Amino acid sequence: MKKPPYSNLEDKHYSPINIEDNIYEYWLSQAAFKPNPDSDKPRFSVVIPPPNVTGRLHMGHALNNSVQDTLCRYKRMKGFDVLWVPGTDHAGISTQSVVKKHLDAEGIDFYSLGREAAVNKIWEWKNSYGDQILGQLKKLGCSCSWDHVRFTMDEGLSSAVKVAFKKLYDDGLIYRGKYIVNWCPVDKTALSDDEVTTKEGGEPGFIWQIKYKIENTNEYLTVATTRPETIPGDTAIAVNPEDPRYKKLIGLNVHVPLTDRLIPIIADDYADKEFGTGCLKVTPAHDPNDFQIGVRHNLPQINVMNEDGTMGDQAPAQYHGIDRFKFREIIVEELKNLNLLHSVEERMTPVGRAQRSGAVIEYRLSDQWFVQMKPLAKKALLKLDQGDLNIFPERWDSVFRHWLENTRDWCISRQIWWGHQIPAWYNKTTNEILVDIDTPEEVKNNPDSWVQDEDVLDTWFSSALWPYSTMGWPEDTIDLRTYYPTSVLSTAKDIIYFWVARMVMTGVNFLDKVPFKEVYFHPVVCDHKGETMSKSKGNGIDPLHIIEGADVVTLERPIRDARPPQMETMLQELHKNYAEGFSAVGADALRVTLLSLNSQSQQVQLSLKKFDEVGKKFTDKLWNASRFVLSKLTSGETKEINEENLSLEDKWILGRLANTIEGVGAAIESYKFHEGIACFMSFFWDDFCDWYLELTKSSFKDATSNEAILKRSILKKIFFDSLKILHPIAPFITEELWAHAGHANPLCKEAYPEISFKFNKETDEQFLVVREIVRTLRNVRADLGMSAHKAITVAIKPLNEEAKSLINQSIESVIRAANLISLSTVTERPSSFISSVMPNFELYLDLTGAIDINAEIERNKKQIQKLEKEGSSISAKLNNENFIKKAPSEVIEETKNNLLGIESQINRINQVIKELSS
RNA sequence: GGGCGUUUAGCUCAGCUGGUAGAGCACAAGCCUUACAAGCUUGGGGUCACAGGUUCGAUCCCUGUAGCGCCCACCA
Repeated sequence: MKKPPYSNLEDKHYSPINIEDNIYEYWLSQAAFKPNPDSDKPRFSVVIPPPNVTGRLHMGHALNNSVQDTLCRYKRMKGFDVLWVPGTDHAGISTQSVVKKHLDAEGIDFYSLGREAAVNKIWEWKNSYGDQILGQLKKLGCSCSWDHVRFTMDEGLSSAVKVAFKKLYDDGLIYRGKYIVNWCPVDKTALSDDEVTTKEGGEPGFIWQIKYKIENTNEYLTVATTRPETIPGDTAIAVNPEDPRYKKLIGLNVHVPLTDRLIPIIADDYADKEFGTGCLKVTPAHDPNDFQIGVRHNLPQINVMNEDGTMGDQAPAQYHGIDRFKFREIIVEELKNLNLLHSVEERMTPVGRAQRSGAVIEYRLSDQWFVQMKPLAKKALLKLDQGDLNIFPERWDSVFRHWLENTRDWCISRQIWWGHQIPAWYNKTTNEILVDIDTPEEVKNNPDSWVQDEDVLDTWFSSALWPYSTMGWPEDTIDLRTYYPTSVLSTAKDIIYFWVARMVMTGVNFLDKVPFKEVYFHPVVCDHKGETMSKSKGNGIDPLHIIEGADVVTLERPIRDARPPQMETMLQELHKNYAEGFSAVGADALRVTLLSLNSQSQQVQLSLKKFDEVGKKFTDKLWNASRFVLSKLTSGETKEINEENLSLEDKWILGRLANTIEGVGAAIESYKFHEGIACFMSFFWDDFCDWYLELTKSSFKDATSNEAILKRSILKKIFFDSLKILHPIAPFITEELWAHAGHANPLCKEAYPEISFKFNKETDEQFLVVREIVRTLRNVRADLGMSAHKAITVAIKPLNEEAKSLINQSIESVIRAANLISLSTVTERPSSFISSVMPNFELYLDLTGAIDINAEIERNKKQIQKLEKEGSSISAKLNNENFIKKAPSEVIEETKNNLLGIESQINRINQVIKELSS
């Protein structure tokens, strides 16, 4: 294959098109991402949070995988043997419903296919579309080990699931039982507590007060409910035993409306005297709390609904098959007619919804499998107490622990077909249960008497094993021995319970080790209004549109698909800003933008504009600076840099380089990506491009001079080191530029730079003074409306020895940077020159004929005003007795010096004004 | 109801262990200067949400209030 570079240096702008894909192929051809278990390097390993097979890369993935790739590339350059395991998750319910939808569209009924055929259909789907997202990860630049691709339903991982299930079952940590569970009537399956969401403050609804006639009396008991459709399932009325209103009624019966059943009035503490009427209808088969009351009082459990949320055969016959919400309306109407409806009141009521389908969940009594969590959580907490897991940002640590300390049993069986079928067999006659990894002998010998559990396991059950199942567990593989536990897990915090906590628990349980040493929770990706990006809101930005560009019709698509209420406004806004579409900025710009916004806060706000403003701008700047540097590098020879020959600005920029090498590395290691990027940008853009490059330009007039050779050598060092520093963050463009510089070997295999010239604070401060002199000169000219192109003559008076020596070694730099004819040191102001006052200098500019005296006086007065404001607050501080008494002496000293400096400047400016006026 | 986060320039956000605030964008003025006008130079702009407290000194620490966001629990 053709090696890089793939671009033309003549181009004035960086174009990622045609570069990135080629570079990625190049990396693969160099086996750049292959781990080597035999090496003696230290290890760094990461498992990817496996995206859903049905998934398409979204901004959250882009952010998270940019983070992981930056970490992996950095560690590789730092001399680690790196394994990054990629893969996908079978995502049970969501994949099954996606495929079902597609089959529906083709006119094929999913359920009538039967289990085997339906599952085959999903496999077909998986095999043709399942790897798309992995290709998209490559677009991002992810340096995964592609020999390690795993899928949660691979043979190996499936066997790990069965082994885990059996071990937990044998240890008594998995049990089966008839309990009330969250039920999704759309997907017709049980859900774990974590898969149910409730809206803050509830949803609009009603509270009905309904009269139950007390047996053998003409009296009624009024009961409040938000769910009258469950009335046919009532098996008791509970009142608080201490409630004087109802004490005497305990033990009597009431009539269940619309039926001829009688149910008892019972006493239970759960009934709150203060709430509602104080009477609670108890429906054990349709409410978790009622279920508990039912257990305490041995009440019958009457399930009145079918799997799909229609009324079942335990409800009165005429209502069978009617939807629960329709029945709610009917029963209210009936009650009204029977004069049993006491009152109706509008009210926000808590409503649980299934995360996937959005349907209002039902509570359903059914046989399910559960994992007993407390013992697992306890073991995990012990490891946490030993400090075996570091969480970043730290604040999530307590959230994590709190969940582990309060976790409840986990319902793991799902009534769907796509997933790991539960390895349990039931004897049809004796109801004996066998759990095993493979079909047990008894079953094989007598297949007609046994039946395997129809259910599959919750997707998160296999995800919980991911860090080690991907490495071959339960076999004792070399990967497992070498790379487990992994170094870091980077993930979104919304799956902290679903996934992170469960991996920790199973990892500790099966391997006695927390599966990762560190967890990093990245921020949530939001739109420019601060709303989380989601498909249903249509406010998502597709990372591929950023990388590859998109026309406006393509950009519209997510909005049109979602049809949100503000669709028109959103479309208008899009057209206003991107009528021509969004032009490709490439993966590097995407990564730089995302990581530069990635602070320790909980969210990042994104808009299309941001990618142009931050990433695109930056890659363009890097491209152009590189073009310039490369043109200088090819203009002659270089040599070893000898510290003795260096000028102030050389020492300054090399010191700043050292700071950047260190700063970016430290930022990456502490997951402060925005800090790393800010550090690099200010070095590269401000220090290197705006100051150092500008200063060196004139050194290349004679390309063979010693001066040119020295500057070229320094440019080379800074340029090459910069590419290396930036490579983990922006891998493509740096690799491309590295190739343009003539390197035969890939940048990604280079070592992260070592510091060869140390940062020196004194040098740094000295150069800052030079910058300040230049800035002052530019400022005076700009203020007086003088062209920056007209070279002028300047004299400078240093006010002390230190200043004198500083200016003597910087005269040339100031002349170049400020475009001067000459700069001479003097002890008096040359007549006709105008003055500008600095803390340790006075500058005299020859602006003969070009100045307006009054404007000049104004300029100086303005400067005095500023200084006086500053001075007055400082002197107020010094006049405070307590400050003098209690503040540390060095602070007092510094403050005094500040004031003296300011006062002296003011005096000198006043002098200038006086001279101007005369 | 419990917990967490957040409030800093017009906008988006930095600000590490307390010593009177920074960047990018936007805005204004000037510049096609030996890479970059998608650029460069210079400038204007802030009671650091509010009220108390600790301190010589608070954007920073403590308490409270309010707005915004998130998580957990859930009273029929």
